[in-house]
Amino acid sequence: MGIGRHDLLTIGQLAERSGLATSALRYYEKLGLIHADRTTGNQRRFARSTLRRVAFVRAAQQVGLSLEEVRTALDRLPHDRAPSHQEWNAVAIAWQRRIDRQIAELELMKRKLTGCIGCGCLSLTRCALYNAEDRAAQAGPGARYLLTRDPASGPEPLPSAE
Amino acid sequence: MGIGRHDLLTIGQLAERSGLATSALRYYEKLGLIHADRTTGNQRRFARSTLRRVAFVRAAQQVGLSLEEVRTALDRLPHDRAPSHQEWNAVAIAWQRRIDRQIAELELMKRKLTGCIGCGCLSLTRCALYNAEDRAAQAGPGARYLLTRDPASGPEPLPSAE
DNA sequence: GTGCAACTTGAAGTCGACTTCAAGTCAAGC
DNA sequence: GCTTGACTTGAAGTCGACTTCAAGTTGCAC
Repeated sequence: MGIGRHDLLTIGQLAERSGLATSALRYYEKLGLIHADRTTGNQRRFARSTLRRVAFVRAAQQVGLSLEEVRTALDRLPHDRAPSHQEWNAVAIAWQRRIDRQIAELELMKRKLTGCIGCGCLSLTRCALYNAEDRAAQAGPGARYLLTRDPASGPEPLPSAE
Repeated sequence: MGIGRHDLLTIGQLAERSGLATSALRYYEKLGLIHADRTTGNQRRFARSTLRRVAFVRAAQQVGLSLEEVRTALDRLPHDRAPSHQEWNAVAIAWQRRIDRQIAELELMKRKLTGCIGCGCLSLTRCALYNAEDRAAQAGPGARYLLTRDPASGPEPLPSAE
């Protein structure tokens, strides 16, 4: 089980195995999300571990991160070899926290909607969904935290029949 | 409590109360997401119920819908008056299902990651995160369902120590 | 050693979701 | 009735995340 040339992937192979276009991979490389060594003829050769990084990038985008944010997150991992168990765990755990936050946000949104369904949502003065936005405006121009918890006030009371 | 001119909002008022820029609201109107009547002098006047629609649009974007998708969803609501309880409920419930799907997807992603942390994730042949992507590639070029359940196979087994 | 698919680069194009600009019109308080 | 801030339009600009293009180079199977 020596280290043969199968340990390095051409950009075409990486594209095929990751499901991404080669143009996207070149773009990711330019952004510093992935790294490639070069052959003497200047062609890219990717380490196999790049597949994991790419999977990570796609997953992160799914959760709503920009590529810039992903880059920051991935900076904790070595760019040219497989990460150690420890390195990977650190990133994975941070990552789980991010997912948890996202889930919490969605659940908050859902709860608000549940309140709207059950209660007099049609009354504009009581609809939590509506009010969430309306209060956002009070916070000043450009306030755009949407249905997120209002940073300026404690946890929101659930909307209820009254 | 008669119907006075306070029942209509100028674009500036709508912007202030929704937290969006007037340019965004004009853009939404162009896309058919919201509707405005016009004064004799051609200025927009929005019904108060537009605030709810706008809140909805922002919430939908948060969950990852494009404005085009939002438009389709909102087409079930009347554009120029407050929706009836029934109309609103129908949309809200469909909406909750969408949120549930999104949450389920995130939880799947998290479970995969949990497996990665506990197990030999560094083995490329066993990492669920990695394999999810890799299998996507097998499905043909352009397959991009990311960490979603593979449509071609049943529910995925959880990654485990073995 | 040659042929051809796969690679290289930089520049330009695209798409969604807006924002900014310019030049002009409206509404309402004094 | 005038002033001034809020409004109107269409066109162009921006940003992130890519894709497409053109023109040239490399790697490898035969």
